[in-house]
Formats: sequence, C-alpha cells, structure tokens
Amino acid sequence: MTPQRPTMNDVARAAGVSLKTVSRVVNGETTVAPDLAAKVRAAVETLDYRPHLGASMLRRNDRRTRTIGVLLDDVSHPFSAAVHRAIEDQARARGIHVLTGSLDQDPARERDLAAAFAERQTDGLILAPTGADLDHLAFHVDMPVVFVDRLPTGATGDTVVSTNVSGAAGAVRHLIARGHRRIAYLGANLRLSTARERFLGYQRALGHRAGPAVHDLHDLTAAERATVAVLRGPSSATAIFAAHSMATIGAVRALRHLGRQHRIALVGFDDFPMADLLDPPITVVAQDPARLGRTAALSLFERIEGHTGPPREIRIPTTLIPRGSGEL
Amino acid sequence: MTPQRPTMNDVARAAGVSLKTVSRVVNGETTVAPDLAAKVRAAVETLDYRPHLGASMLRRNDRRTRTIGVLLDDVSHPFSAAVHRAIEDQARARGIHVLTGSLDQDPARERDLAAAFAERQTDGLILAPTGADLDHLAFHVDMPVVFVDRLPTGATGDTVVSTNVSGAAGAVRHLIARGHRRIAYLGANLRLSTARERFLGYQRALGHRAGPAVHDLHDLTAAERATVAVLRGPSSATAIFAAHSMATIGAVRALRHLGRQHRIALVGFDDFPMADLLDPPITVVAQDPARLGRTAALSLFERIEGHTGPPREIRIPTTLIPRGSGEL
DNA sequence: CTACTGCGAGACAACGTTGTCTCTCGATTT
DNA sequence: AAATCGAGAGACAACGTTGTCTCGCAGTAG
Repeated sequence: MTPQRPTMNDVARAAGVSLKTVSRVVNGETTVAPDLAAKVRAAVETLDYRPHLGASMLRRNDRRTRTIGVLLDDVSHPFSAAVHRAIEDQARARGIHVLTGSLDQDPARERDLAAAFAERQTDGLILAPTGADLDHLAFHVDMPVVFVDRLPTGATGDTVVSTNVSGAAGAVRHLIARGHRRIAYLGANLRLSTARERFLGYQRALGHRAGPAVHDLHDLTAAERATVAVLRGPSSATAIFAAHSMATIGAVRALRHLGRQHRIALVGFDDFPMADLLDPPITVVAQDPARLGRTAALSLFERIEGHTGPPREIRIPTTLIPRGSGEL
Repeated sequence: MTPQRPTMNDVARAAGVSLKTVSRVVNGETTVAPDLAAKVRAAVETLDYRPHLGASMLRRNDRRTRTIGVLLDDVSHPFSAAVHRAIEDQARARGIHVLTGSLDQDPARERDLAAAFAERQTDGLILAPTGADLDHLAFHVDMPVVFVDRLPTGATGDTVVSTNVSGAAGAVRHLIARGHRRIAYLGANLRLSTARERFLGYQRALGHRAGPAVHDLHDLTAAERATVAVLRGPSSATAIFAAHSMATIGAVRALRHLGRQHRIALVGFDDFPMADLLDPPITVVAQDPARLGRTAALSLFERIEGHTGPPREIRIPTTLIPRGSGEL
C-alpha cells in the first residue's frame, strides 16, 4: 500500500553488497573498496535512501539525538523569541535541532514538557523556569539542563541571567539623579527571580524612601490600572520604574490616556520594539536577549560535550538607554 | 559508569512479570489482571521508568513520532512568532511536539531543514516557503506538508495565506478615497508570493495611475532610503503603501526623520506592536497570524489523520485598521 | 611451499520496544 | 464428566541500524 521508504537492506540488494557495507559507506568509514563504495552511493541516490535516525540512535553507542529542547515563557513574546532565535543559531552551527515549548508560567506545563522532552531523548534542555520547585528535574530528566533568564529553585545547573539588581538600581538612580523622590514600582509576581531581583535593586537604590509598589502584574490592563493607582495614591509618585516590558507598555498607555506622559517620568526594564519612536521616547534598561540565548546555548553544548564542574551563574550586563521618558 | 535509564526488562524483573506484561500495562491495554498491573505500576514508579520513544516508534505499526516540524522565516519576527505560537497551542492540545527552524528566506536552509526533519520522522511539516522551487519536497519528504503565509512553487499541498490582493487593494483604495493620487509602493522581493499579490492589489486599485514602486526591501535602512527616494522622485508621492511591516517601520522612521509624518499618508500591510501609540498612529491592514497558524495546524493534523483530497487553498481575511496615518 | 599478517567484507547479535503466536488454566457447555 | 472456550500471560520474532566477530584472500616472510 503505502510506499515504504527504502532501508539499508534495499540499498544493499540494489548495490549487490552486504547490509553492513552500506552502513559503512553511509557512516563514512574508510575501509570500503572504492568501487563498492561507488556502487553503494549510486544505489543510495537512485533509491533516495535516508537513514532511519531512530533505529540508528537505538543501536549507536553515543546515543545522541542531536536535538535539544527549549522551554521559554512564550515564544511569541519578543524577549523569548529573541532568546529562541539566538539558541537556534548556535544549534544550527552544530547541526542540532530544536524542540520548543511555551510555558506561560505554568509549573505543570514545565514539568510535563521537560518530562516529554526527556522521553524523546533530547540531548539537553534550556529552560526559563516558571519559579516553581524543580526537584522533579533531578528525578525525571537525565540530561544537562541550562537555565536562562530566571534562576531555578530546587535544582542546580548553569544559569544565564541579566544583571537584574544592578540594572534596576541603575534605572532608579537615573530617576533620582533627575530629582525624583517618589518613584513607584510596577512588577511581576515575586515568585519569579527576575521580579525579586529587580525589586531588590529598586529598594537598594531608594533605601528607606521606597515608594508604592504593585506586584503580580502580567497583562496590559492590570499594568494600566496599577499605573493609575500609584499616581492617584497618597504618595502620588512623580516617576515610575516598570520592571518588565508588559508593565512598561501598560504604563505608557495609561500615562498617554491620562495625558501625563510628559509629566511623569518612566523607565522600563527590558527594551521593546518602537520604544524610540513613541512620544516621549521611552527610556529603558535594555537586556541582551540574543546574548542570553547564545550564552545559554554555548553552556549547554559544553555540558553535552561532557564538560563537568560546578554549576556556573553567568550574568549578562544590561544597558541604560536614555531616550526621554526618564529625563523629565 | 553512567547510570543507565531502566528498560522494560528491568521493570519486568522488579515486578516479577514478563517484559510483555509491562509493555501491556504501559500501553494501557486492559487484558492484564489488576494485581499484576498494580505491581508493574509500582515498579515503574520506583525505578522511574520512562519508555524509549525511539524504540517504540521503531516497532509500532503506525510509526508516529507525535512531532511536527515548523519552518518559518524567522522565529524572532513578531509575525512568525505569532504563527509559531498558534501552531504550538494546537499541537499541545493533541500532545504533539514541535521542531522549529528559521529559514531567513534561504532556499538552501529550507531544503536542508525539510530533509533533516524528514529524517527525524516528523509526522508532518508546516512551511513558509522561501519562494524557491520546492520540487525536492516531493522526492525527499514523505509526509504531509502544509504551506503557510506564502504560496509554494513547484509543490502542492494545503496552503493557508492572507487575502493579500484584496487587503492591499483595500489599503490603496482607502488612500484614494482620501484624495491621494500619487501613491508609492514599498515591498519585498517579488519572488515571494506575498509581495507579488500585494503589489498586484496595489496595481489593481490604481489602474494605470500606479506610482513609483520599490521592491527587494528587507531591512530597515533599505526601507528608509526607499521612502526618501519615492518622496524626492519626479512623481513626488503624497502617500505610501508599505507592503510588509519592515517596510512600514522603515517608512515611519524616514518620515519622522524628514519631519513629514503628518504630511505624507502611510498605510502598512501587517500590524506591528505599538503601531497605535505612534504619532500619528499607523493605519494598517492587519493580518491574523494566530488564525493563520491555527488553521495551518488544523489542516496538517487532518492530513496526518489520513484525510485525503485535493490540496486546499485557504484565505484568511485581513482587516483595515484606520488609526490616523492613512487619513491625512 | 608453508606460515603469518593485514585488510576488506560479510555474518550475527544486539539496542528497547511491540505484534503475533502459543500455552495454561479455570469456567462454561453438553 | 468430557469437551470447549476464553482470557490472561509469556515466548519469540521483528523493526532498521551499528558493534563485534570471523572469514577469505592477497601479499610477505621464512
């Protein structure tokens, strides 16, 4: 019925040699007489033979699938997408393929997808942890894991993250230098290490003068509401530090809506598209998602190649980009 | 040395049953006595046994890897990322995993990655064609392929694309209705079906009055330069139709730089982040990338399930979103 | 002219799982 | 009470490939 793909046996028959000889030619072994090798290659060509990676994997000693898994928060978010792309580029250079998944901060999905990738025998995993306990990894996932963007809880491994504390502190000091004293904080759930670290940087920069803070902001409308709240509140902030891009964009929208975009200073953590074309252009602490991804990939490939040694924590520097909104 | 993962044999020994009984329990067959099944499940638990998908795949009759390949232009581009995410969501609902790759409009990469995915026995492929001849697909890729965003050349299959001609024509008519007569076109290489179709829509709407057109625009700076050129040229356009988001953003930047963003009308094809927050807000013909991805995924899964029948071409409608820049 | 060496090539087992066949044993039918 | 049946469980082969072993043969040494 269905025309089956040819196997090594078919090639062997067509070339008039033994199956094993075909295997040798396909694997580039040099111990085959040139004329036989030529016949085999011809047969491979005409039959359009392609090795069955599953079977080969099963028998081979090294057991490599040349595939890695990448689990990020949301592959359609610009930050995750940039990390993803950088990983893909590193993988491609090595002929390695990439299985992807979006976690949407859901620990169950994190657990399930990590386990599923392990079952599929991926050679390694790059994970942006949701913040939940990862003790299941040690049990179920027997491959190198590198964490990116967020610190893991309940597991150890190489970790590549931004300089969140100093980046956030720098942003806030930038506002302080402009004379602001009542600076509000908008950020995500503190379960996430990024939120914790950025909030810490905010607090360090302000000392006892820390202003109103709203956490747990994930979608745009929540961020917009929170912006209105911190401006209306008793402390009536004159400046806002938004600790992730969704919060920043929410703040931009709310300020615009209130007509106060030129009166309230705003610095966001994580750059976003078009930030420089808005009015005012938005000052941000830019992360380097491509470098995060690239570095994580390099770490992972080192581990896959057998590098051992204690887990490394690599910090990728952030850059303050003053554009106008933070200089009011 | 390396602690090997347990196999079915290990589980069988631990549970005191035969290997085949373990296989039956793992695969949820009902012909196993409850007490034996319980023993097996306990052993699976304590040994943390996970089936070897490669081996199972090799022997099974249906030969499904429950993995599909997705090849898009650039997973970090917002449009591709949204398509990707929609596909992933459909796949997840079916417990299917996704291998991704970015093609960057490179036919060689398209060919290599398609072949590599075929070797990996993916169950199907969703492809945004680069525009090059795809006759190699029929030869080397024996799985269902669904095309998304762009029409294939040299291959057939279900195809899910936007209503490019009518969308572009609508954009241009919108400008004509505002009194514009000299409307420039900025677009990508006409090798891409999207560029061809959008240019066709532009020409249809304008008839013999078509204005200056610049093709082959891919990066921002080229689009900026082209914008300056069509404004300075002999026909001195009063409006611009930008046929993809990179061209639109380039035009926005150039107009801003020239200080003419409130004098020259602009409509872009494909929405982009923050378009509504710019000054002026940018009028666009919005595509529905999520629906494109979802529809492509549904088509592919139907084909994987065995649906036969002639290739379908599905058009996803576009929506004109007037925001200001096109109403000057 | 026999014995040894080395290399090319095939035979065979094995990887971890599932499909098929067979066997046992208790229950039902006549 | 003998024959039949069915369900549960194991033995065995097979999936497509690679690792290992062996064999044959040409070339060389004694």
